[in-house]
Amino acid sequence: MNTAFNENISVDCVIFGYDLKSLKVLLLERHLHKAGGKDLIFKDLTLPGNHIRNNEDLDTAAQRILFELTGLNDIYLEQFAVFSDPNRLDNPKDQQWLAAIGKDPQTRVITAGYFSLIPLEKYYLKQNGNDTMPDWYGKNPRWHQLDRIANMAFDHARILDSALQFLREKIMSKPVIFELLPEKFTASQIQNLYEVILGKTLDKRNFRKKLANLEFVVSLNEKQMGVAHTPARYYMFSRDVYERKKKEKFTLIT
Amino acid sequence: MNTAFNENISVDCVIFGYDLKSLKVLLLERHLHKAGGKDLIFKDLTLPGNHIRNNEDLDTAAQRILFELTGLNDIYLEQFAVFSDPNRLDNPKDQQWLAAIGKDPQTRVITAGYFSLIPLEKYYLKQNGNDTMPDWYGKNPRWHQLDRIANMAFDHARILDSALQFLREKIMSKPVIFELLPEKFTASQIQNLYEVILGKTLDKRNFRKKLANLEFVVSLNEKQMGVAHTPARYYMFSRDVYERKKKEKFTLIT
DNA sequence: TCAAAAGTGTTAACGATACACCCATGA
DNA sequence: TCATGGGTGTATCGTTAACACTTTTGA
Repeated sequence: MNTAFNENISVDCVIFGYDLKSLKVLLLERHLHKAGGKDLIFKDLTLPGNHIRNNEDLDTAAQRILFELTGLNDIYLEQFAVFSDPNRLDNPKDQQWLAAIGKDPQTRVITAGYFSLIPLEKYYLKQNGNDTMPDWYGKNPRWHQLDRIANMAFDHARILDSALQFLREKIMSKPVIFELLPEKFTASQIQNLYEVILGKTLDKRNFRKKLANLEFVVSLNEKQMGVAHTPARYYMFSRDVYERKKKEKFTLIT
Repeated sequence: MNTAFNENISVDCVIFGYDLKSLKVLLLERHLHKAGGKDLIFKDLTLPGNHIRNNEDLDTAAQRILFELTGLNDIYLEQFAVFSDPNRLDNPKDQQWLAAIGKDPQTRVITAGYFSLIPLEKYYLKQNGNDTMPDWYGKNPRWHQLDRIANMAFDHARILDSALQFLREKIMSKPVIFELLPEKFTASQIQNLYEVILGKTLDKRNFRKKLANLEFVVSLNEKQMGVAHTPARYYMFSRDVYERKKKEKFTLIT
């Protein structure tokens, strides 16, 4: 056992972010140039991913990749599926690309899909702080709005799809929604987040009634400032209270 | 790409069965004998599993293994987790065994856990029919009652545990419970099945009220015969009706 | 003074829970 | 006639769903 990359196994990360308006996903660019020259043959988008090392488990590999990409390491991260179609890399574009970067296009690769939730504010902070973001080796990582993504590499469109499905189910039973929100958030912000994830609107009064009934969402004595309307009250998620109550039935909507 | 086994990737199947009394799991025996001789060094239990072939995806591999073991191929089967601890095969016993069967004990292997539900009656039928069961290469496949299993190989105890957890969650939201039952079953049989899976008792009247409210559990005009008490009515699951209603909230208990 | 979003309560229907006795059958 | 398990109803309570207007603020 050693630290070499395992050629048969990779992880790909679907990193969701929320900017208090819409749901985003972090993608890299893949460029294929003519050999030796700078002429672009094609350009498309990929999920951040890489092969695992022989001495790390899948979770560790996903954490490493996330850290290398964002500099963050205390982030919600979970495996949601494995993609093992023997033909998943067989597109001509992908075969061409694998050959160009010096891999054997015939090698069988299965990949574990990881999904990760990060509050955008935290990521921006990091990015503008002293330790600047690595550019992921020139691949131009950028947030993309979910409904405006075209042209993805490999089977990454499918992986992204599957992650979104997983997210939709997950928020119905576990309090992961808070991983996408800043520490302090308003009732409208969390409602909007549900709405953009699920693609449907919710009743404001009923939503707030349920919110008020969750002991682990604590309302702060603090309000918005400088907004051109009634300032909204802030709430925060208390993991302590949540763990204490071991609330199995968690749901803000039905 | 070819049909060779991939040395880095395996699947292990947790096959649950229900005999109308208790929950069982199908396990194989692993025997390690002294080289050349017949002296037994140790004997323990494993999940049925094997390496995948380079030209099959994980689902196909799991299906193949299930078929080889039981002769059944229209059975509920689903991946529930991946086990990727780099040290998962590092137990001295397991290392010894790997060496004895001619594998490199250092090779990194991750395994996908599959869980499968089969009604025991179907399996018995098959077993007693004309085409008898393969003995899975002399490994003596047998049903083991869940609370009486000791001494499992590799990390298989953990995999089994994880499968049971998955089953418990799954039956709360998807109609997989019926995969464990014969086509016709009584209200008590399905209630007992819930009880043995969840390890708690349920209220008979409330349970039957909910059962009666599920349109996709249809009551038949047929009753038990030859039992020493009021004969019970039979029910069956209608997948057609279920699909039509796309019942998202499926739960017989809360 | 206007635009924008915050905040708030009631009713009706449904689902969940708790709980105990009589009935039909074969042995 | 007995042992076994089948079958049934009601009352209480909490949850869900539908629905519209007033308030606060900055521009």
